[in-house]
Amino acid sequence: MSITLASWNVNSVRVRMPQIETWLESRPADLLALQETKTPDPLFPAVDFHARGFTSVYRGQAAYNGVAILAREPLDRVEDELDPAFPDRRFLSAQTGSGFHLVNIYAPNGESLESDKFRYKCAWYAALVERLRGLLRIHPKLALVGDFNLAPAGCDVYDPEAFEGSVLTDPRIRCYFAELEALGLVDAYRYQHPDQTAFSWWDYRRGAARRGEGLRIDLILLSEALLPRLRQSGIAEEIRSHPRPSDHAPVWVELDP
DNA sequence: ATGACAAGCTTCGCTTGA
Repeated sequence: MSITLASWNVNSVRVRMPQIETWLESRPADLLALQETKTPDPLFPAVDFHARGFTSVYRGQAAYNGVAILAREPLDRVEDELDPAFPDRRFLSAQTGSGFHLVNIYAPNGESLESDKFRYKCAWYAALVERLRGLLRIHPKLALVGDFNLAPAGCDVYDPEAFEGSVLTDPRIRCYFAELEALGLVDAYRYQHPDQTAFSWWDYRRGAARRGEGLRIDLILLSEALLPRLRQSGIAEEIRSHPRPSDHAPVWVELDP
């Protein structure tokens, strides 16, 4: 039996519970990393996930951000802070029962290149690179998953020219992504589908999804030591056909046990 | 140049997202 690891920016875990349950019926993931839960911890629906066979760890806050990991096996060595300089709930890591370390991130968007939020995004990514450098020494088998708020390359953007000057494609942010790759982390979907145009996010406005105008910003990166276990990868965009979709689709990999 | 959708809080309007 293979292990399914998935990541999904749900844009409010409480609103999206029906879609999450529907998707888990079609693909019973063993590990599911959520982003933008937008839910304070006392209101996280841990009981509902437990009823479906998942233990969960979650670090949320009111209105913004929030990350969680759902797992069918116990999670160990949970860490929830990227760095004391970044207190918002965007980072959660744990040792999984499937023999690898899982790091779940919700990267800052950055708003615009001139914004203080963009400077924050750059500093956050610099801290992430250093944190991963340290984690990989301790946990060579590691998966870094989540909403990266960056499209790695032009083929991950429906109209690269329209996104010139965007915080999602800026060369400085892509440089941080290259630093993650230099640590031996491999974009699983792109590794298996080098020429495929596929997206994981569509703007709610302008009927972007209907027009196929999306970006691939939700990623699963596997370390060199974990990559040999990669069997399949995909993006579950079909789940967005159900009522009240998130603006992101789940991304997933199947790993050998 | 702007807004368009969606969600949550600041709740019948505003902020943020990407």
